[in-house]
Amino acid sequence: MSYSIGEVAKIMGVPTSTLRYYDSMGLLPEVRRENGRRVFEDRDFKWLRVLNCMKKINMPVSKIKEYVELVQQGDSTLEARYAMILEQKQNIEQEIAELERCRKEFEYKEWYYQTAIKAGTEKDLATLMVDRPTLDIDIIPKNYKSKEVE
Amino acid sequence: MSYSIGEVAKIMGVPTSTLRYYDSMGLLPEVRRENGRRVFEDRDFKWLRVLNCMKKINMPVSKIKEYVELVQQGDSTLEARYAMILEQKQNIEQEIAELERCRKEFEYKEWYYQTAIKAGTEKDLATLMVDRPTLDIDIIPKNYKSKEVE
DNA sequence: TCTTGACTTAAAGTTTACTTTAACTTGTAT
DNA sequence: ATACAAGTTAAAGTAAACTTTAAGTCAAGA
Repeated sequence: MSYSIGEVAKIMGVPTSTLRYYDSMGLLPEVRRENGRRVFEDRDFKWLRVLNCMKKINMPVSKIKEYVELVQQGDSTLEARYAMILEQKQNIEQEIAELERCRKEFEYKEWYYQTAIKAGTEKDLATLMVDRPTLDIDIIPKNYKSKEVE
Repeated sequence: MSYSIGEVAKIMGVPTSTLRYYDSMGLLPEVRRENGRRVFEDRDFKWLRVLNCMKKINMPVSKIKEYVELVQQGDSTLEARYAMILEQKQNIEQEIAELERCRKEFEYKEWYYQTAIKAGTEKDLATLMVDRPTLDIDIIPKNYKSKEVE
């Protein structure tokens, strides 16, 4: 099965201009041409899905391109690619951990506003420090080094 | 305890210019001045932590400013603020779910390269479709509507 | 007193990732 | 045949979030 750029754009939920941009940046080297038109295959969706993941963790286009170039060079770059993937996996896990902390923060806020709305005001809440979900994040990060230490 | 902009920058791990930028965008309305210098208090760290969370989910500065303005208006905006927090909480949960899917993708890639490196080549792997961790993501998203459907 | 470091501002510059435009080609339907 | 929809390119434009620059203020230490 093959697809035009417009079909791929619709399937992936992105404008065609984005796909052309990726292509122009060397991110879609496998896409062949027919009468000048780009022709996408099923396997290209696999790569687009990986590409999406790389974008999700804010991997810059330039770095994704590096990966693509390694792929192009074949088996001799397997280790280098493996290293990149491991690094990105770490990044994604760290990102998930940070987002989990943020989720806690918003859960606290949710409780805060529910309580404030019930009371009709947040005045009392500001000083009230009991009966609330635990917020196990320090106000000042633990890794902070004060001036006299350095 | 009060802090200069430089101290806050060091604690939060951002350049002072970023904090000045946030201030210029109206994101730090509580920070008072002494001889023209910004003076941060402990409570400002609480807000900076929330601000970080909002940034983490790519909430635009303009929308964070909206939230700040609601806070400034007091109790009459409690419901509106609660709604914003709920929306952001949803966003963050969706984002975590997407990142989990990406983590799976990278876990598959990890297995892929481990296997390829052992074999010395990825040639065979391309067609080999047994003995591999399940990748439960479709190549073409299920929600895709083909042309004749619309 | 003078220098130094940390602060201040407004304004211009930078980066990244697209998006838009303009001019053109091609395949399909009437 | 002709029009239309969808594709093509190179180049210019955009948006957001900072970052840098330039010119100045201020307090503290030598």
